[in-house]
Amino acid sequence: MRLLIAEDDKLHRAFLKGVAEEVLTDDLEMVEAEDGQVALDAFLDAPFEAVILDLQMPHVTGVDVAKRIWARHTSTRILFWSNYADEAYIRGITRIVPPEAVYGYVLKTTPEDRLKMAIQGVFQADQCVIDREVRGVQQRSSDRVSSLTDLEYEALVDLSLGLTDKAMAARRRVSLRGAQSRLQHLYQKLGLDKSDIPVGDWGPSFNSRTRAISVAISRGLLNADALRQEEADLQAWLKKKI
Amino acid sequence: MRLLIAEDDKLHRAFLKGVAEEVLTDDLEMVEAEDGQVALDAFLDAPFEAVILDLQMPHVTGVDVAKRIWARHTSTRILFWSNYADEAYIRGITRIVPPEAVYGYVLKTTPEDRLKMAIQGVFQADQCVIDREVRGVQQRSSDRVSSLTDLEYEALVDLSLGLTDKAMAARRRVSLRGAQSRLQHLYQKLGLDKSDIPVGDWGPSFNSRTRAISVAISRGLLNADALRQEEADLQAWLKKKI
DNA sequence: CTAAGTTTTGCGGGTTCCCGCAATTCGGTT
DNA sequence: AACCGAATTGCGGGAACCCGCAAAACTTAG
Repeated sequence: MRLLIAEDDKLHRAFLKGVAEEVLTDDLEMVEAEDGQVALDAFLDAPFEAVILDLQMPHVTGVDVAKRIWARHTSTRILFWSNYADEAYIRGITRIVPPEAVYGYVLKTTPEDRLKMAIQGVFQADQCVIDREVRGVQQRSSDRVSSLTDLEYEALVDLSLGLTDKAMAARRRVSLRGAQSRLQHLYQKLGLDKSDIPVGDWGPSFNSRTRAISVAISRGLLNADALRQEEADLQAWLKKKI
Repeated sequence: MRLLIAEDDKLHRAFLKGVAEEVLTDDLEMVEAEDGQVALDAFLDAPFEAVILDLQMPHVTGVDVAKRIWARHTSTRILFWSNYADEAYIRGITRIVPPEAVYGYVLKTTPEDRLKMAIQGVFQADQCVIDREVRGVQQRSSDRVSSLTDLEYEALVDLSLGLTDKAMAARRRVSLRGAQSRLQHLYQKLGLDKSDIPVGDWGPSFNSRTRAISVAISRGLLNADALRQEEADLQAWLKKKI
């Protein structure tokens, strides 16, 4: 079996290598990459059947890598291995996983034996193995009432990038009122109306626009990685627009 | 020598322990903590002369721990050990380090030999050892023109928490116009005026208020940890205010 | 085809925000 | 004492934002 390990932290990479060697006894060809780009290069050079991906890597994130890999071979089994169970990541992944693909999601904090079981499950038994903590977030993020729709998420992104209503309207090709309407739905979904406790005499405490970003970030709906990614997309769009 | 290691990641903790044992040959008493709170408890139980602190830990961050430690013993030498060189961390640390204290700041990505040198430098030679990458950020964050003053930083925090101008004014005990004025300075410092390229006919692209948060986050001036911390402070203030 | 649900749009007005101008205060300096 | 830079405050106007109401457009089943 050919296994690709993409992880920027030296220690974790070595650890993964050790565990994989221990669990996957049959003849194993392993390649390590300390960056998303070199992982992709290695894969395009000669495909792998199994991949372990860290999600947070500089430049090219794990989600990007997975997307490109699955675009070519949906049969490749991928085990995601991440620090956090941020909704930003979960959303990114569930958007790109092909219906028939096999994958796993394990947090770095889980004990070693569960990691071993995940490796076996995904790479040998063709099962999807997802940590309980992650599963909880995933559940919530596919729930009709508490989760954001794609449109609302788009609005959140534009908002967090600092765009004006007008700019959002232009970017998403809707009217000004349309953009504002999406924002309104977003505010509602994030529960901004309830949390606003007007204390004393100085009226409403929170500005919906900025408060939305605040709760989105502390909920892990958005993180610095995702923001940088979206910023790049925005710049690309701006350039094309000129 | 008594050494306390606070780090939530198992692998990194074990690694640190190994390196420390190797470098500090004289008789060594080591205690490990996987959380800021237990680290603090251990320290209050019996002080340490040397501490290695991860900055990002759940609940009680490394900066918090350092603050409490130095409040009791300024002679304790602390080595910070972190994933990122975010200005949010740097600022947090430089605010609390006593003038005579000895400390170090090493990134997790630096090679092992440099970590060893840092451990020796800080714990045995009483030198301050700071990684080059970190030093760069530190420089910038104490520069008069590009860095934020404390007032501007306060404004950034309030802004990112989602407060209105009025609420900021109440919290910081200034007039409404005063709060707005601080915001204005903040916007200027973040360079929001220059980056606003009005493209085509749909006018200004960016909303200063939200754009400020965006650039602050992507610059690492603010991160999710710091935000959660400040959110707690805000809630405490709100409670007291009622 | 119809019905229910979601999304978009226009209108309107009340609020908040952004910021230039000018006056004032408050350390710290020469 | 005179001065300077930084911070604060009031005023005022133009722009942006928030949102309720109601009508259209579009989607998705039954």
